[in-house]
Amino acid sequence: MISSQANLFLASLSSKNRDFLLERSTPVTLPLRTVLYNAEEVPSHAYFITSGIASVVSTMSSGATAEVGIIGREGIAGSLQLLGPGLVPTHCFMQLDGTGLKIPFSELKKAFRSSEDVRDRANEFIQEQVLSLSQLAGCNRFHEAEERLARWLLMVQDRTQSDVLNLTQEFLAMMLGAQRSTVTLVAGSLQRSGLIEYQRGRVKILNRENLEAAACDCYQVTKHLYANLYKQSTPGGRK
Amino acid sequence: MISSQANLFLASLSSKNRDFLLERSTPVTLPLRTVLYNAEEVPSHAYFITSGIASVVSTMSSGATAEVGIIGREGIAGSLQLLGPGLVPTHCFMQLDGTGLKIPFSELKKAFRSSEDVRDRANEFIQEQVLSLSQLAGCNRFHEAEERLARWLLMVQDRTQSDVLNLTQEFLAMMLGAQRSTVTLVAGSLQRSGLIEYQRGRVKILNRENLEAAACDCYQVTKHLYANLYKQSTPGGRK
DNA sequence: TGCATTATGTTGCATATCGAACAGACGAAA
DNA sequence: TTTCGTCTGTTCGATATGCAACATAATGCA
Repeated sequence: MISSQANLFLASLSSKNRDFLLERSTPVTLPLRTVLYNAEEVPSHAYFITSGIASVVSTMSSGATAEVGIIGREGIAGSLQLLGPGLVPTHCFMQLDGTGLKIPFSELKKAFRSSEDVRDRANEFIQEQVLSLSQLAGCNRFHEAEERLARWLLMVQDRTQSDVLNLTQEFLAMMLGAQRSTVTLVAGSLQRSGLIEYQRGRVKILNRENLEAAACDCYQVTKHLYANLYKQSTPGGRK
Repeated sequence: MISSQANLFLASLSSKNRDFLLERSTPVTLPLRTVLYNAEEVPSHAYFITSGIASVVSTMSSGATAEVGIIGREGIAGSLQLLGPGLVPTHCFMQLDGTGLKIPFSELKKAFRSSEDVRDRANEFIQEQVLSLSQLAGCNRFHEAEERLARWLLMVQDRTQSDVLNLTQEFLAMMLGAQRSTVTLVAGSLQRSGLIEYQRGRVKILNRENLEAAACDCYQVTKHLYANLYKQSTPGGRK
């Protein structure tokens, strides 16, 4: 049984609205690589993530990929589609396995349209995604692989609270939009500096403080956006 | 006098809602470099662009800049701030001078909150911005300066209908997130191929078709997003 | 235990772009 | 016309990363 507080978006709603959505949702496990939506498709379901992490990924025609969004238990996979009929050019899948609540997209959309509370909170989440993306778009352009890797690990850790992450270098390369050999290089550098430790698909963060110093400023920017999410709402749904 | 149809967002609204917003708006000229909003500030006004182009720009702590959004007469500068209390990390200014309608941000927000029509259309515009950004974030990472320059010129031309653009290489460098000398290189290449022609702050597009071929696929993706904007609404405000 | 699979290490060359500097060219203002 | 500021051309070394190939090491399955 998943707590109704496990997803921060749901937790930020009034109990009435939360119950409305919960009644229409089904708890699901979300194993690694589960696809939450595909590019250019109207999703059948949206997902309230309750554990694990989903990645929103942009794929170029060359096949190169880069992460452009990250969703943990604070959010909803499939929220961008609420805004309009535009076809989303990204896809979204589980990057670290976890759990969630699955709701028919049409039901979520109905709530989004009819409830101001649902809409306000969903818009807040969408805004956080968009503003982070604005920052990360620049980050992808200017910052070096090592800084980006550090930033990325920190962002993931913030959303899992775990200091051990199951991630291969191959996978990290896809997230960072880099070659796998580049990841080997920069991850090796971080390891030699004692900031992380890794082995075959397992990364452990050893020194968070120094890792933050090794990351680009984009980490701080997105961290604040993340930290302030739902802050104005009434936690626990007291409203 | 600016036609009420000059801004496509306003044109997509019902006449009642359009009038509501027009009554609260002031026509303004928007000279080159006019700042429409700053980073981390709640804007005092939003702007419905009626001519010219605004750029949404991300600035890194190093001072490096890259464009992460572009707004022509289809849109609203200051729409992201409607979604929530998050502090927008980008700033926005006129990249080609033009005109617009200036409205107190609080008035626009009021309409956004109270009118479903306003909200739906604004959300559509926001979605177009976000989905384009998702694509361009990857573009910034993977595509070379020449492709990006071609894409960028095309995107600007789509929003101005003019084949002569007043832009210096220095400025293009800021938009593309590149060195000015790199822009000289790739612009020279495009000129030698007969796709563009330029001289001291003036770029002329000579061969649109071949320029599209020189641009990365991101152009097509964002073009479709742009072309389909407000398509489902009732143009002219018949609704 | 052995074997296949997968993850990581490493190397080497190619290259786009950076970063900085300087020179020339154009145009507006005096 | 002269001057000055701005825009553009060009060079050149430095470098992060791409791209490809192969070697090694760890894991899990048969």
